[in-house]
Amino acid sequence: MSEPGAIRVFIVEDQRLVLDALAALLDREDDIDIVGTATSAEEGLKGINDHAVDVVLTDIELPGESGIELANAVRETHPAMRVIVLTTFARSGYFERAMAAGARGYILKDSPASELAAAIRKVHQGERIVDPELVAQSWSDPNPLTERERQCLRLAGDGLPNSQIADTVFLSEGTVRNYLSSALSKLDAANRTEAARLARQKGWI
Amino acid sequence: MSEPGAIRVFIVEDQRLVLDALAALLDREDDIDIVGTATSAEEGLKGINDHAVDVVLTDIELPGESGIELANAVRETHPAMRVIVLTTFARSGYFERAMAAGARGYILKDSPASELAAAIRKVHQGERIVDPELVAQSWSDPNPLTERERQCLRLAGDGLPNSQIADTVFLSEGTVRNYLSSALSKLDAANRTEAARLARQKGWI
DNA sequence: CGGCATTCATGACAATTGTCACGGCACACT
DNA sequence: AGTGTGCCGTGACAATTGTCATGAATGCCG
Repeated sequence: MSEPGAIRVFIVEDQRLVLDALAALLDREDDIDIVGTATSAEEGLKGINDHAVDVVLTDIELPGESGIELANAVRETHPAMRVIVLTTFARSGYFERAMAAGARGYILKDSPASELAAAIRKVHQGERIVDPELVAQSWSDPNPLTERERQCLRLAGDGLPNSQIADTVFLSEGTVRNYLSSALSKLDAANRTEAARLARQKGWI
Repeated sequence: MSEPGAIRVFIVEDQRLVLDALAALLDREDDIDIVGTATSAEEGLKGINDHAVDVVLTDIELPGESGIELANAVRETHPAMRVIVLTTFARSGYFERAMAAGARGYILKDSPASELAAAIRKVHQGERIVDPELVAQSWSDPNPLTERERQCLRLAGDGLPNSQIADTVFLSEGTVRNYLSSALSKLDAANRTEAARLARQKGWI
C-alpha cells in the first residue's frame, strides 16, 4: 500500500459515503497514498497543513466555502501542491472558474474510474488534465445569452414574476419582458420555464 | 472475494466514478459480491435479469426512469429481491415514495461507509433500514399533492404548456389548469415555476 | 338507499406572459 | 460626423396562465 515515493493525495468531498468510496477506489493503486480526507473546504485546509500532500482532490459543491475557493487558498499557501477539481456537472462556468483558480485538473463524476488514478498521476507529473468533451462543448456551444438575459432568466427560472425581476435588477417590467423574449428565441424555447431548464442544463446561467 | 454464499449485489448509479468507487468499497467485504452494475434504471433491469441477485443498490436521481420506478419494477418481476435506495437528499417525499415502491432500505450519501455494508447485510436478512430522522420529517411534512396534481406539476416544471400537458395526461386543458391552480394554493406559490421548484425541493414530485 | 368525497369537465374572467415595432441614449469605430 | 451596436424603455396586442363558480359521473361508506 504505502510504497516509498507514492503520490500523497488528500480528498475533500462532502458526501461521506462518496468520500469513503473514492478513498477505497484509490487505495487499490499501489503508487497512491490517501494521506487524509475532509468533508468541507475549511476542514480540508487544516488537514492539508498537517500532512505532506502532493495532490488535492476536491469536489466543487461543498457546504460553506466551495472547492473553487479551496483551490485558490491552496495556490496561495502551498504553491507546489496540485489541485484536481471533481464535479457532477459539465457547467462551463464552473470549469472556467476552476481553471482561473489554478486547478490543474477538472474531472467529471461521470468519467470512468480508471481516469481518476491516471489523472492524479499525470497532474502529479506536472501535466494539466481537462475533460476533452467539456472543452469541445464549451468551444462548440458558447453561451449565447447576454449578461442581462442571464440575470432575468435565472430569476424567472426560480419562479419570480416579471414585476419582481424588474425590481431586483432595476429594470422596467417591459424591458424584462424583452430580455426574456430575446432569450427564449435564442434558446428556441416556448416559455420561460423551458428556457431556464435548457440554459441550466448547458450551464449557461 | 467470491466466497460461497456471499450476498450478490447489483449497483445502479449514473455517475460512473461514484459507481466504480462504491463497487471498490463493497469489494473489500468478503461476504459481498458485486455481480453487476448499471448507469440507468433501464440498463439495470436488463442486468438484473441476467444475474442471480440478492440485493439491488440504486440511486434515486437517474436519467430517464428513476430509482423509485426501478424499485417498483423489481418488486413486480423479482419479488424476492431486496432494494436499497441511495440518495443525496434527505427529501421526505423521496423517502415516502421509495417505501411505497417496496424499498427495504433508504440510505443517504452522507452516511459513513460502514453503514452501507451493514445495511446490505441487514436487508439481506430481511430487516428494513431507515434513517430515523427522515421518518420524523416525513411525518411532520407529508406530501399534500394528489397524483394528478403531481403529474401536471412535473410536466409544467419542465416547461410544457397546458395544452401539451393535457395531451400527455389525457385531460382537458381546463382541468389541467384546475389541478395546477390547486397545487399552487397548496404550495403557497404564485405561479407554476415556483410551485415546481418548491415541490422538487421537498421531493414531492 | 342517501350522503359524501373525488375526479373531470365547462365557461367566464382577470392577470401575467410573450411578441413586435418603435425610439432614445451612450459608446466605440472609421 | 456618421455608422453600427448594445442597452433601456414604451405601448399595443395576442396568447397563455391562474381563479372561481358550477355541475356531471363515479364510487365509497354507513
